[in-house]
Amino acid sequence: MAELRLYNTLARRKQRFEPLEAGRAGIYTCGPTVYSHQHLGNLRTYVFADLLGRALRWFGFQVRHVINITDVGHLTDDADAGEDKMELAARGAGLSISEIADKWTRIFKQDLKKLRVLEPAVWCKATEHVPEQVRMIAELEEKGFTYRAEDGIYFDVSKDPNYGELARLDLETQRSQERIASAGAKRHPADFALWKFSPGEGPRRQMEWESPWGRGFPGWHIECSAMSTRYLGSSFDIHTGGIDHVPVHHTNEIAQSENALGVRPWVRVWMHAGWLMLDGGKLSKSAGGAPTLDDLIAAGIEPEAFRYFALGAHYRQQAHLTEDGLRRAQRSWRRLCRHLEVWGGARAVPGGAAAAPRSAEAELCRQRFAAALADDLNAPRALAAVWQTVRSDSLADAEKAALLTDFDQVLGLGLEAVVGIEPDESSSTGDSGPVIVFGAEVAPEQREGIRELIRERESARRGRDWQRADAIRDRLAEDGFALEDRSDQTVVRRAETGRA
RNA sequence: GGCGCCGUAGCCAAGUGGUAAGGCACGGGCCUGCAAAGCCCUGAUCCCCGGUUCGAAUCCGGGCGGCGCCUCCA
Repeated sequence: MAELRLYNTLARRKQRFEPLEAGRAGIYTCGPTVYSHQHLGNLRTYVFADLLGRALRWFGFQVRHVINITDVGHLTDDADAGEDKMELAARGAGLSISEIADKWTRIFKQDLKKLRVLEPAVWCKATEHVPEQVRMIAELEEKGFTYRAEDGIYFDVSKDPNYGELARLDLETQRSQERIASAGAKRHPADFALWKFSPGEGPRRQMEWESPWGRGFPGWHIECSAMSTRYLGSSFDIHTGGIDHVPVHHTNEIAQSENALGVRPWVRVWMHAGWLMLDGGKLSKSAGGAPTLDDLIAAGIEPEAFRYFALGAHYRQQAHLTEDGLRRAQRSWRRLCRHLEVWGGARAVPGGAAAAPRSAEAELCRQRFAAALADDLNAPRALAAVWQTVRSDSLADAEKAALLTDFDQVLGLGLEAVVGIEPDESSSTGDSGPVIVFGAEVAPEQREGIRELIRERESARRGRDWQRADAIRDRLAEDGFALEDRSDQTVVRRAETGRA
């Protein structure tokens, strides 16, 4: 098996993955702030994290994946000023903060499910871990890394000689620029809030807690430090997130954690997904128009097709979301499904694919796939290996089916799950053969009607009444179903939508 | 202003020193009653210029072009 190498942002190069504990991998993924919909750019990042988890499992690691939900407190401005996004969203919708959080958390999880992102071992919410956060802040205070300002408790970056290592920050430059920017309560522009005091005046916050420093709420970064520690220990293997988190969020997480916990490195491997661009511009919530998964579904693009699209570019690359690109991904993905559908029968062959000895060619295919994955999760290359498997001359169909099913453990494209094969049990003679419906479900009564039409057409074809046969085919096409006459049966599937 | 990324066939996209993976589209063919699906065949010397090297898409320098970060963001 190939040696797994991962690109570590900390080292700025690929490194062999060596877990703290042999055979096990702990992953922490920065989750969303649940004040609105997650757009496709956000989702790409979770597809990446899922690819990582699946790949590690495929390589034999026992994976413990933790994803957090930020349901409180961070501000619209990283100068630790501005408004709280959750409070803002709640007020705008006329709901309580927990209602807002619940709503968007639910939708987020549904999206992940549609994208076949595996359920993590732990989902953790910031609001349910305030004591842990307070404890960590107290630890930092005790060790002298904090100071009290007018509006909160801050982390003093000057106390940490390693501050900014992840992002290669130059604190001097930041300070010099500070003269231009607004000063604020912080001693250094990179200092960040650990605990913010509730404002003495104005509307009272919905979410606030008592603490040794008075009533208030935790800073944004501390939650990830506190929760990852609770669920993965004081040091763990891999931390993932979007590329944007490098200079601020992750940099601050490291500063807090390493100094509070006294470990270094706190996290061994930092992995970051690149941006997904739209029309040459970044997808951004504030700008609006950032498409969601439901937008795609409404446009006839399956979530799995988006997943295929996401896997089509390396996770660290900036990718561009276009209608054409999505349609192309959709076609490719559907073809893979179709291949497996056709080969599916081969697995029923006596002995089965699992029992069959693996040919040298099959072994080569698997090695190509493994090598691609092992090289920093090179999914585009892995997909190339998939297609080389599909087009192979020497592999038996059963072998291909077995290989693709295996590969799909990592790709998560649901290659076989989307296919439903229904024998036409109502036909006593079995003349019309099985009816296969591709993709979305079809109402039972409609299903029977389709079977009836196919039987009718079959007898027309036997009588060489092509006109009638074609008329039936046209009629089904109008209803959105496409026919395929195979040698032994007629297959019906939902016609592909859009241009595909 | 500072930092960084990218520029590979019509499109998307791997490859980062040894003579260019893969997908989609196009064209041709096979199969089919006709279709559909499937199968086969077909295409690039890697933005430009210079350098290093036996050898570069891959390293270095200089251009041109596109984009991102430096404020919240996945």
